[in-house]
Amino acid sequence: MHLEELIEQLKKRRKVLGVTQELLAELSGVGLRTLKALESGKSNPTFDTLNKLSEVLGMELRLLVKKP
Amino acid sequence: MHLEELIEQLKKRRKVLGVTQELLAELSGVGLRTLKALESGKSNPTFDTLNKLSEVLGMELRLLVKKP
DNA sequence: GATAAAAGTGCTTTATAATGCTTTTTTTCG
DNA sequence: CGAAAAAAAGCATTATAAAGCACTTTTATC
Repeated sequence: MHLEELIEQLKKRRKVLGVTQELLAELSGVGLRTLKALESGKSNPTFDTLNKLSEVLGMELRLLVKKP
Repeated sequence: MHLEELIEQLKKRRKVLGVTQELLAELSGVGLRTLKALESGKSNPTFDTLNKLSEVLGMELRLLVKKP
């Protein structure tokens, strides 16, 4: 999964839920600045940051073995 | 998914494949030091690092909407 | 139990993720 | 179109991920 893909998924999900960056930042405990940087493709987020955001958005990261 | 869980999956997969940390580091382009820190639970890895390792291990990160 | 290979640790440097605050640009909506 | 809200960007600081190298501990194998 490319980072751009992941970003798109997060943004899309946030919008589906009708949540602003500001609210998501608050609810997740991720700094607003960090969220903005992430969503605008200006960072290489840490697992922790992605996890916090996923949680609030009702999503989860999974590591899967690729099927051939 | 907790970080510990992800770490376990990566380690397990690496061992199933019979690959050493050193080789995995080389093949993935991740520094050996970084891989060691990750596997011993001493870091909060970036998406990029996880992606590089997953790729070599025939795995992939996925972001899924949680089913209720 | 010795030996060798692999994994983990200490130390250091460099790059950058995360953070907050303020200002600018874009989007949304009446 | 104009106003308000949301998102993006500039600027600066702090914390830490990533990296390499050398050394120690653990594990596997004989």
